[in-house]
Amino acid sequence: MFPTTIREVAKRANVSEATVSRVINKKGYVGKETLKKVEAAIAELNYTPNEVARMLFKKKSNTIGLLIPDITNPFFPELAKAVEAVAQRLGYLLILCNTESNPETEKKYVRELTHKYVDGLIIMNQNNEDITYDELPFPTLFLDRVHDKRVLSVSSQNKEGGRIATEYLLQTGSKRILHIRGPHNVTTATERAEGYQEVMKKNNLAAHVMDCDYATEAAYQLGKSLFKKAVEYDAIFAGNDLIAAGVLMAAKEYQISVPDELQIIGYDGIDLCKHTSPQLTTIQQPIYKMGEQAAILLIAQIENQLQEKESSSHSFPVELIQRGTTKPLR
Amino acid sequence: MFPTTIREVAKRANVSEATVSRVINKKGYVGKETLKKVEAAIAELNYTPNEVARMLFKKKSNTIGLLIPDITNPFFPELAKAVEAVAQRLGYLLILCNTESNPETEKKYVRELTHKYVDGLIIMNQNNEDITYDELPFPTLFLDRVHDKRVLSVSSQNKEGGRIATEYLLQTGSKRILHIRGPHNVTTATERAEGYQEVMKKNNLAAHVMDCDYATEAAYQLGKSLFKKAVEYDAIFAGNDLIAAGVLMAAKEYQISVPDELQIIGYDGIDLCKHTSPQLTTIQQPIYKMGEQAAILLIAQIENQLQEKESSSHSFPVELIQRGTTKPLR
DNA sequence: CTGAAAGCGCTTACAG
DNA sequence: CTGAAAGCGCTTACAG
Repeated sequence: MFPTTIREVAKRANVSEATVSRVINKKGYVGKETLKKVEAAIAELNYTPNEVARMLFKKKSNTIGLLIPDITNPFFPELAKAVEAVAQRLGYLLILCNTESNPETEKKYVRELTHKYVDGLIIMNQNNEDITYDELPFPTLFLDRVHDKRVLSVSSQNKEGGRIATEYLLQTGSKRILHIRGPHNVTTATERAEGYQEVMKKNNLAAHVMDCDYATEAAYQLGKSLFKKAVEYDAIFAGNDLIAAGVLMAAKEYQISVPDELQIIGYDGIDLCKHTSPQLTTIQQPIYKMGEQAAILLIAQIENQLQEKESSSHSFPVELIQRGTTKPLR
Repeated sequence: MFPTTIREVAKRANVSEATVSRVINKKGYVGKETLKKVEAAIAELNYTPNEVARMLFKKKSNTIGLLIPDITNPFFPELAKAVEAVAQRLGYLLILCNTESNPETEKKYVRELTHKYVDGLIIMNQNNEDITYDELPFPTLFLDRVHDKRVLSVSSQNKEGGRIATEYLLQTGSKRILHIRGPHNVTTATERAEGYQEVMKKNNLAAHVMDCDYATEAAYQLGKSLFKKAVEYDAIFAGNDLIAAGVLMAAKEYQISVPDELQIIGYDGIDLCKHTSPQLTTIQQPIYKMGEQAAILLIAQIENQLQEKESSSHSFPVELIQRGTTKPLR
């Protein structure tokens, strides 16, 4: 039932295990005749090498880990899909670890992965002061978050995204703009808020910021509490699409007309945006490209193919996708 | 940088490696004094055992694999989340493998996982004739799909779900009901279609079935081609929520009034249903419970705690959630 | 070009 | 109660 071992192949081919090893690794000299014998034996026995034994020796696993803060936020699976595609193409197995933003879980996963000799790790999680990622015995890369200039990271221009959204709302006539931002330990949430604040300040308008988790339900509740009284705002820039969708639900419940009385802009550009009604205007991140880039860079780093001088922070541009929750620009 | 080894601990505590091993495994006799010395050494060196070496010896990894056909279909992440929670609680690491329904990828993953000594595997994939899952050297469980009566499986009552949906549409006055079913190699899609057909037949109505992938975009295109001409149907029972959402988008584009002119019922009960407009009526599966049950059963099987007589097929009931895309029952 | 040997870090009979 | 030995399945210097 269990796979055959190198010993059986060696016996069958009448050579030493070392020779078989040379053949399967295509490494070192092997006589032409010997090669044939060994290949035949491998084929007959349908042999494939035991990865665990190889790992133990090489301290490598051909595996990369991906830490996901919340697998039910569609933004992350979309990113994971791209990472997976590249990893697979380049011969790496991807281990997805869903941490639910729980620092304990995260720590546990990192420890487990270390012991399993992952060759690299992509981290999409928010800050966790408990974990010092730079002491890990393998390369790491931060995706959708910049951790430290010296560590690899792939993200998009969040501050710029915040500016674009806010400016658009101003240009379409809104003045009382509320920003519902994501959690404070999420660096991208803070950057988006900075973009918003900068633009409001430049226009001498009062900034209004509220906090919310990246979840539709929380945003829906927040929205209801907001709309229960008179509506004080004529536009909302939401920290991500889930928040935007939740607020939109609440607005509809209170029969606030979107975008006429209230404009809404989301952030990320997940598939959900197309299914709300009206469809969500959003700041689109190049999600798939970011995931691909992350995998490519990490693997290059693992294989030491990264140029010393190659800049470590990769930041993609974002764009506003005008849909139904904002007024068209004229 | 790399973790300490058992040898260093042994040296530090002045005992043999075997003794240290006994301590960390809490197995065999260890003198009280010795125990203390060893524990102190472990603490001082911050030692944790190398999992790979253990794996090699034990041919176990404390890891279970989860094959996901499409990580961007929210149904699967919701399921995965539950599996993960239970696995973690019971001390197993979960490896998520996204196969994109590609048989080659699936095969590759299964081979890799086998070599990495996973202790068990949960399969959410559709049929793949290339892989004979019963020859694997570890327990397997099919989630959201029944493979074979003798193999563990967790699913919900799909045929019954098909019946419930169809009957509801009839009771609310529809007669020309179209069923847009999922792929033919997905057993649950076939079961749902059977439920539909059974009810239509019993009521002497003509069954109309069309095929579609489980994806909004494909359904949207299908919907458009359907609504371009006169609308022949007054209700659509969709194979899953993504199809329902896609069709709904198309219906809105053609200004077909839902549910007055056209009723729509989805299937699964993913979060998306609440965000469409009108909100989607759907057949709700107990997604989280199914995921939990799957993990519990598989791990029980791995640890040989399963009663011989315990039935291997677990099927959960489903229920119709009445929302905006169908008329209320009176 | 090929084999014998040692070792990756652990665990488990087997003695004592 | 504890240690020496062998082995999990592989790979890599080192001889020859």
